[in-house]
Amino acid sequence: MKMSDVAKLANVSPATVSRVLSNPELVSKETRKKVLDVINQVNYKPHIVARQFRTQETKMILVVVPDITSAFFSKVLRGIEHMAIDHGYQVILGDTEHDINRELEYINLLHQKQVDGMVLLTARIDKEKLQDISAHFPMVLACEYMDGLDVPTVSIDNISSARKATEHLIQLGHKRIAHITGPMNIILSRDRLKGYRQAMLGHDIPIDSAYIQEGELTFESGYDQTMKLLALEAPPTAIFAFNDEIAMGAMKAAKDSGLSIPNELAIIGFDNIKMAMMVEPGLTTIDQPKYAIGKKAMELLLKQINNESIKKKKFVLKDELIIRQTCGAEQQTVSHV
Amino acid sequence: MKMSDVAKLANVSPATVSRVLSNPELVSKETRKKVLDVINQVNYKPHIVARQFRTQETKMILVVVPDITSAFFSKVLRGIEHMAIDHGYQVILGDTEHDINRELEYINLLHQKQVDGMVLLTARIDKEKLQDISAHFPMVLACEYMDGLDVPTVSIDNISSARKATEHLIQLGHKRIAHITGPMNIILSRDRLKGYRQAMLGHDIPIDSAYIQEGELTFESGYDQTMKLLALEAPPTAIFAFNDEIAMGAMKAAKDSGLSIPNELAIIGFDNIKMAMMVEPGLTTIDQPKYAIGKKAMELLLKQINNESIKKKKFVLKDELIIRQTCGAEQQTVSHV
DNA sequence: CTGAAAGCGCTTACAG
DNA sequence: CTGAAAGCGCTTACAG
Repeated sequence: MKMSDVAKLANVSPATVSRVLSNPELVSKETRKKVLDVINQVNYKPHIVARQFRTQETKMILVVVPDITSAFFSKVLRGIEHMAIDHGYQVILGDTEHDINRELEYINLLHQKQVDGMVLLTARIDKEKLQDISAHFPMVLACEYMDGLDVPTVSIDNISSARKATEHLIQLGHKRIAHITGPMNIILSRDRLKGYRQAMLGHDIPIDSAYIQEGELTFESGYDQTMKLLALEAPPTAIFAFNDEIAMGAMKAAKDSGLSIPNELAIIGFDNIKMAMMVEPGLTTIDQPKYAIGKKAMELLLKQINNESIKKKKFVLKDELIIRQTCGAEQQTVSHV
Repeated sequence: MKMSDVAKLANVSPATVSRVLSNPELVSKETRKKVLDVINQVNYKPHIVARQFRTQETKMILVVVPDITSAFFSKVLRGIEHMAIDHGYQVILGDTEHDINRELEYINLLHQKQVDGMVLLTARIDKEKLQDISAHFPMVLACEYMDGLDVPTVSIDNISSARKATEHLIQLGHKRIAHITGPMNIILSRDRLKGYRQAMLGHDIPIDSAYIQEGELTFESGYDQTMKLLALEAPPTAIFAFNDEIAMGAMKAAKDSGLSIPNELAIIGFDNIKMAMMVEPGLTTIDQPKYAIGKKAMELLLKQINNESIKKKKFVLKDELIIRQTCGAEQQTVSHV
């Protein structure tokens, strides 16, 4: 059943059927009713690919995620998704599993006009390429921020958040503070490390390079790196972990080593994934406004797709220090200025 | 830049360019080289929507998920995704957030030919409708199983797994065993409740209806339901939770009530999400082969898309009882027959 | 091995 | 307010 069949049954032209579907206000009430009756009767569904082909837009957007199983990204995705659906867009998920080649493959979908735009939640490809793509297609970078990159971006200020996390430990009297970073080819890892450094130096605490351990973004890695740290001659009394999952690995390592948290080892995470409140003791962490980041990113993407001008390109949303039990501070919430 | 432009530059017909791209073996070596050179030189990318329109297939499949933030489903998704990509298919994600209307909307993508097939990881719509769709479009139901439904299905045997989980508690000497179920409009909830009943009755343990609490599929709900159970005059000594997230809520409730796990309250979960091994004490649970379920489901979908016959429609994969610390049994792994 | 031509199912500028 | 007609960019059956 195609449009011309419906047209015949309703005694109108295909053009009219098309209008009833896409611009009903252009059609008289009676004609509209006549056509709609036929459509309902035969349960006609327009062939969307034909429409996409004709209008040269797919009403689909691509979201490139480094790890779909991550609790953090799935929340950002929700924000993107809701905004997308509200505006008639479908979301295609591109899970790269941290593989730059798969990232490139997904970006191909833009070139092939399979999607109208793209939200990157990760960017391993280099700045120039990114810039080039952004010049030709609607695109937004979310969660990460690249200095000097002329692409619309939504994220928190990771450096300042990391500084704040570290300072929280300093304020609680810690000096031997370790940092378990993520892989250094991820911008976020470098940013959070910067924040850690700033906090330490800002308080005249020398940084012991043995206290900086590069790990993977996993629970297991958090466990392993912590075990290494605890085996040092002068083990740290506190750990700032790149994210909550790593922090939980650190918690497990502490427990397995017979150390009580927070008394013998304080731990702070990053992201505030749901699990952070479930573990025992509750994990102190930096909350990212995950859903809001997703929404804002999609909003910026829609503007580009609709050729609206974007005055501001860099959006920095607020984080929040969530104090639970793993650092020993009294429980409260401190908002970020 | 379109195909005809490439054709002109290479001094061939558009048909030949098309062949070079889709059926290179039909083109002579020299012509092929000539065309490929031009393609590379001008960085031509075919317009995929045009191709989709012409060939009437999109090379996209839809996966309908009830909750994209769930650790369980994201693993199943990975399995689907890998299988899909290996066969040249893209995955569109339909997150219903347990809303039957959004489920129906996504199913519309099939009718509109926007996708070549669909994997349902949830089915709230009724059996007849499901059957009807399956008769017209490639479709697979995964994770859930509907009795008497003539649609390819991949899942574990939830009833027997739930029975096994309950029996694990019985074997450890428990008689006052509670079950926190999921919402009763979800098939899986009903199945697992059935398994619980079978185990109890099979061991001549009377079922106290107060011991069966219906909750939502969340940590919070697990917490609340457990608090209710613990407030009973004769509180249960063990809880079988519908899934791990609920079980972790139960753990938290036990701790907040000053009960030690497993000595004063034993808890068993379901799914074996990653978090189950991270919590303290480690959560005893039923492992579902999440990745394998996803792969198998996609495999069945591909068969349908390619019009291969499916001899067997119901695939039941093996679960596994994972013994950790929350039930007090010695740690080991018992495979399911 | 290659080309000319038809056609996939819509939408929209144009004319009336 | 409505219709006739062109055309979006490919693929493929057919002919040579």
